[in-house]
Amino acid sequence: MTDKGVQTINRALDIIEILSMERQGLGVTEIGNRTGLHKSTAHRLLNTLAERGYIEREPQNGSYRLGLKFVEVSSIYLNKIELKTEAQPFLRKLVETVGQPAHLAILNGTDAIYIEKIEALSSIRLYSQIGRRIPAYCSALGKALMAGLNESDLNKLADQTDFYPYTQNTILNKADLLKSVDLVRKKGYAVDDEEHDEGVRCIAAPVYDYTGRIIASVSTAGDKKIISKERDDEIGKYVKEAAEGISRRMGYTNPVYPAF
Amino acid sequence: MTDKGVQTINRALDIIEILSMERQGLGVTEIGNRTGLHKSTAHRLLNTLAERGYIEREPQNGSYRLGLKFVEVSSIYLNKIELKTEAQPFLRKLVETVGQPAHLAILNGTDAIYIEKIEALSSIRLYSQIGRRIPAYCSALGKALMAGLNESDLNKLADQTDFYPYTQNTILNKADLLKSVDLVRKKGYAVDDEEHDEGVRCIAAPVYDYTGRIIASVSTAGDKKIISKERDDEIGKYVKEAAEGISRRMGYTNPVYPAF
DNA sequence: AACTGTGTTTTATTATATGAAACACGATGA
DNA sequence: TCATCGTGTTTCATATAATAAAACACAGTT
Repeated sequence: MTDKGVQTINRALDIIEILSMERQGLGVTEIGNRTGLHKSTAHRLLNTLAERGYIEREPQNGSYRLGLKFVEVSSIYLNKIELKTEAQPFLRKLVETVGQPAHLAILNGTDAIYIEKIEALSSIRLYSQIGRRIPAYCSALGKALMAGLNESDLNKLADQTDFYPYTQNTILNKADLLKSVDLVRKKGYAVDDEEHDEGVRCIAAPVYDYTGRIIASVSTAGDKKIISKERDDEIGKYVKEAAEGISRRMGYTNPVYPAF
Repeated sequence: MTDKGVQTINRALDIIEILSMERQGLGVTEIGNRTGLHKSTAHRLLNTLAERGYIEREPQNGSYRLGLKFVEVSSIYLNKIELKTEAQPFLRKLVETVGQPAHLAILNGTDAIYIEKIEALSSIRLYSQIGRRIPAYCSALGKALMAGLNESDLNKLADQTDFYPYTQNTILNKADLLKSVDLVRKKGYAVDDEEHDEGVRCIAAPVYDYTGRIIASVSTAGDKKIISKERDDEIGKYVKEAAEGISRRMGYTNPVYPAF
């Protein structure tokens, strides 16, 4: 066996990830075909995962789909994150103040991953969902996170970034991205100026922990008529207040916020 | 090997579930001790799970914790459920109408599991969280789900139920539970009259699919001063409207709702 | 009635996972 | 400063668990 980890676990995770991409369940033979496994092998792996609730078998047609155990484990995990717990009241206040949904995200590779979202009423449908990823280069949350990286890590991340023009405003090269990150450091907040979704603008600020490192970012997001250019500084102030409040709860002691 | 499924998968899931219960990470040796595995075995399983993002290693102290991949898989899964997608606008409307959080849940064993929660502003902190389970016998969501079971399944579920007195109002025996389910069938909606949390009342109604079976339930929940006894019929009407709307979206064709 | 494809079970085989041993390293105490 | 201890990591001989080929059961189709 080569040094590629435990084969059986990788096979099981292959099955899980294939099923996670399907709206309908898949049968044993189909799962076997897609994973390159013999159907009897797939069958035994499926049954073990089903026994534990990570996969469910539909009695009607015998197909397999993901089980609720993932939702449970995810929920348990998310609700044990101190950051998320401490952030709740500040995010709620931000929603009340700006009237738009608020988010909390952390950096993962070249993406930001939403770990909390507080909805607002009567707001437009947004891309954000807990658990979802958004590329760092074209999101306010991501750029706020990038602003906290040292130059070496920042350059490395920019080099790994695949630029894709989601809109006419999307940043498409490293130089522009670094300029944008520099602007975040100057203003203390990041802006997504319809860079990911037409008509949607976002404003984000970084969250620090007790070591002074940026561990997350907070944002408000909504229709460009509400999160308008003219209100950037005003809304930026609210977002920074929320982010600073969370930072202090996470042990941030530097009297200066943000620490750019 | 006995017929207990694939040992390696069970071992990996044991590790995952142990880590999901910890706020802090755990070290290799500690994980080995708690799972009965040799530390070198635990090490290899951990590394494979880490390689795939289901577990993360904290560089500072080398301990392991759950990774974001669970949140991602869970999110992908939840957002592929047609039921949840179709329910969104009805739940939002329910929140606007009643002013309290709205929930969607499905039955799993003797519990109801929340698969969607739409928050309201300025509402009290509730027990409900996406992914969390609540015993069916002492929740409106659960009783609405139970009301859709045939007598055989209903009796079986009641027999399997461990009754625990969460509050002075909690149902504590099978006879009272069956009476309560009967009342749900009469009124068309279920009530949690502070049966799980002091001061919190909930009202729920069943969601049917195209086969006419109950597949989920919808509820509103909040402070007993707002979800007061006097408003049961009024709020019950709103909840039934939301649940019926979702049912229709799921292909429910029976002109009579609910179909008790 | 025959055929086809899927799901399930059995079991001989062997490839993989295991764990014992050894090593590296950091923390601790004498 | 050095010895000890406990943890994390790696190696590798081997036991055993996982595999997949074969066979069977079953439902749907022609």
